[in-house]
Amino acid sequence: MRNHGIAELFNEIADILEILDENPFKVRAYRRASQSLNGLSEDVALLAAENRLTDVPGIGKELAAKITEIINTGKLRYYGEIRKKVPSAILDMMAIPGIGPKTARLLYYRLGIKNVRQLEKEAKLHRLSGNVEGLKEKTEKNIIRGIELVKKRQARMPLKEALEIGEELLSQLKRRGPVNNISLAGSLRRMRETVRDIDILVSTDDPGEITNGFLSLPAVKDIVETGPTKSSVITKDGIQIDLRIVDDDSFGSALVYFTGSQAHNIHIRHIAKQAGLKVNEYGVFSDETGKRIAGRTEKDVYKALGMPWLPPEIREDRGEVEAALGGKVPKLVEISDIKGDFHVHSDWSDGAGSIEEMASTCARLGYKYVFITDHSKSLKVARGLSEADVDRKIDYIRRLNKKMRGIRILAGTEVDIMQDGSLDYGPKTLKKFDLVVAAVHSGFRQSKAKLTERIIRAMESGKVNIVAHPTGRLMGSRDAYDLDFKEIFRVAKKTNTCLEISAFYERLDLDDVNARSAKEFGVKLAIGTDSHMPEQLNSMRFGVSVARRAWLGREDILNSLSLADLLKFLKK
DNA sequence: GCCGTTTTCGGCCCGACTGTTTTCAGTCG
Repeated sequence: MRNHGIAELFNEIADILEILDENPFKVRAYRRASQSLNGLSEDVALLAAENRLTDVPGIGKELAAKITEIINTGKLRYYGEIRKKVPSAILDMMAIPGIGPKTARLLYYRLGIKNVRQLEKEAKLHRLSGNVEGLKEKTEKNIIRGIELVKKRQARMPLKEALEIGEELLSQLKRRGPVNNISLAGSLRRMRETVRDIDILVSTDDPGEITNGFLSLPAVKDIVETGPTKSSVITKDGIQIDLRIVDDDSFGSALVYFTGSQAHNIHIRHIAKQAGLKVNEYGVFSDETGKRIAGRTEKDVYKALGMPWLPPEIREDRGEVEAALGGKVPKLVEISDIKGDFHVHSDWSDGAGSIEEMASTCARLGYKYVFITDHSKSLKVARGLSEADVDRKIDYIRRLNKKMRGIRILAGTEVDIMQDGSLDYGPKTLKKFDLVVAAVHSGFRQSKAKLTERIIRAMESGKVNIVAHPTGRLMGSRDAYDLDFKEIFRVAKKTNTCLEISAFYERLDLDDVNARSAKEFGVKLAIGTDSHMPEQLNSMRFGVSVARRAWLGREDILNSLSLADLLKFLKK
């Protein structure tokens, strides 16, 4: 899939055009196209081959031609031309927070700064200030801080970590002042798989007290900016927290604005404009009278624009605005729809909890069933079960069920898909399980064709119910391996095999884009937590958030079936 | 560079905070 690479290139072109002081709307056109490509579930090469590139929002004739050139030749002449005009140092300096194109140019051309290291040195020696207009001591300090931030900037946080920090901050803030409404916002509220910073929105009668409370939170290390309605801090862990304060009448519109995404905001503001309305964080206003006609709740705001309320998870400008205007917003799956977990390990293999502990935790979560899917024999590092172990374990589970109340334990396996695409247990053994989850745990570096073939062979065996974490990625440590998704989805549909959405926080695999594409092929998704201890069973919500971001409803999710319907499904 | 039941040309979301300014440009989200 080249979408991501081309998206990055377009984004860099936007940076370069900014430095060249090009038309800002042209810059935005490139950024918008970049975002659009990132959210695309189809390979651009395929779209190009079918002449459908201009169907993608934000891609017109010019950009379609550029994408085609990249696909055909592997490069882009236009990029080569403009890239030559901009020294690398300027692009590097622009990556520092607080330094934009204007400042970077000033530093390079007027002050002769040739790299970031020199910039830091000169700033610390106060040799930047006083030499040109508009650059004094404060700016030097900001540059030094910006460089520090870049040096220790963490990769984007996993959603799970950000959500835990965010929810803790909310409860602390509530204790520090008179909060009327409070919510997380930004990409965290949209449940993106990783998050750069944490956004919090508050409505209050006493903004000063809330601001002071915020700035004096124990986690705060550095105040980036603070004003009557907006403050930003950096925590001791180097995470940026943004707080925005409005009054109650604006809480809904501020929440829409602050939740974004930016592309979503631009789109709905455009819709508003056509209707003679203006949308900002304070409300929806009539152009004619200047009067506020909505703002208190999100629902009011969307209603004023002729739309139903939209779940935050799909506010990415990937068709949700059009769907809303057409009255076709999908009913998304909810955590309460989930009746069980398909992917749970026990201490029979590499889990830390006993089958009883895992099952009773599932019962407490309100589940009706749980599949214990320990590893298969070849995965020695995970103490995979031999055929003899399998018999003992299944027998043990059958007996355990007589004691358990309210939940049914089923015997499954996470069987290895071997390097040649065969399965780690023979058909006779596999037949003994209530459910077979299959996964790749070795040979990640094989070619795209080979990996695709392995998974397809596993699905075509007729023994596999679910393919677990299909792309093998571990966020922050291992990239997804490339697969021919179209072929995988086609065969999954044909063989009635489900694909997993792993709720495990480092995996979230399939991701939102691929899961949405799978649905379009008619494939059912199964959400599994891949839990290795009881506490991890809680992470189902992250799998559900991926499903929601993929526009999936309960009918698309295997775990929303009742036990009886599920058993019927598995028999087929 | 994109886009169009106002338009194929002339628009393009909107506002907060900072620093260095006597009224605003730059940056960010």
